[in-house]
Amino acid sequence: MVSHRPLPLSFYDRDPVTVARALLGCVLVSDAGGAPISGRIVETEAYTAGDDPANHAFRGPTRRNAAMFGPPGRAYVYGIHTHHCLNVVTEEEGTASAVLLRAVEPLDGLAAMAARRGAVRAADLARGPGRLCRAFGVDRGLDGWDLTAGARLWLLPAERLPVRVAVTPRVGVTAAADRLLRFCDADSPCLSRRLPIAEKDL
DNA sequence: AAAACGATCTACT
DNA sequence: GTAGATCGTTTTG
Repeated sequence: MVSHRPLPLSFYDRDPVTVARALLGCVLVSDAGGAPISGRIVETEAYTAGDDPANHAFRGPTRRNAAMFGPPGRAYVYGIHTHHCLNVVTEEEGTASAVLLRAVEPLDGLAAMAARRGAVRAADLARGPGRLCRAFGVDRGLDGWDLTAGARLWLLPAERLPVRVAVTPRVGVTAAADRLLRFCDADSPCLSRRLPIAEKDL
């Protein structure tokens, strides 16, 4: 099933908006020893360094966001209540930018996902950043994990590109909501929410 | 000590 | 398809 090599360091060593766009269609893989779990990325969100108040590193380094200041190609995982969110770190070490993985379309390991998530429709298994982590068994133990090594958790190049890509305002944050930072495969049934897709098709 | 954070679920229309 | 309640951890005062 793994016929490609993991996305290399150079993929992540770019600005987060570029990476967020390029990530659409790529495949997230989790292999914790049992049957591998995978899903095609359909929704991402870019967090730029320095100018974005919603970026966890906006007010400088803390223990929680330390991974964001590290090298690209690593995971930044943070907890939100009973759930977790998975980000990939972008740009060179010292620059705290990242891309949040918001939703994937399940490919392999549907049964394992369902076991973790409970009985829900296949399209809903990893629909949303918290659900994605639940389905893939991602928690803070993977914070700082090297995603380019091809072990436990990694990413593969896109096999099937989105037919229609939409760029929409970042969700959840009121300030600077006019900036366009959220990318999605506009035709996927696995988006985290209903989208105001009108804005920009690419 | 307390606020800020935002994803999920439930209940409802 | 939407609205409101709920939740745990981190950071700040």
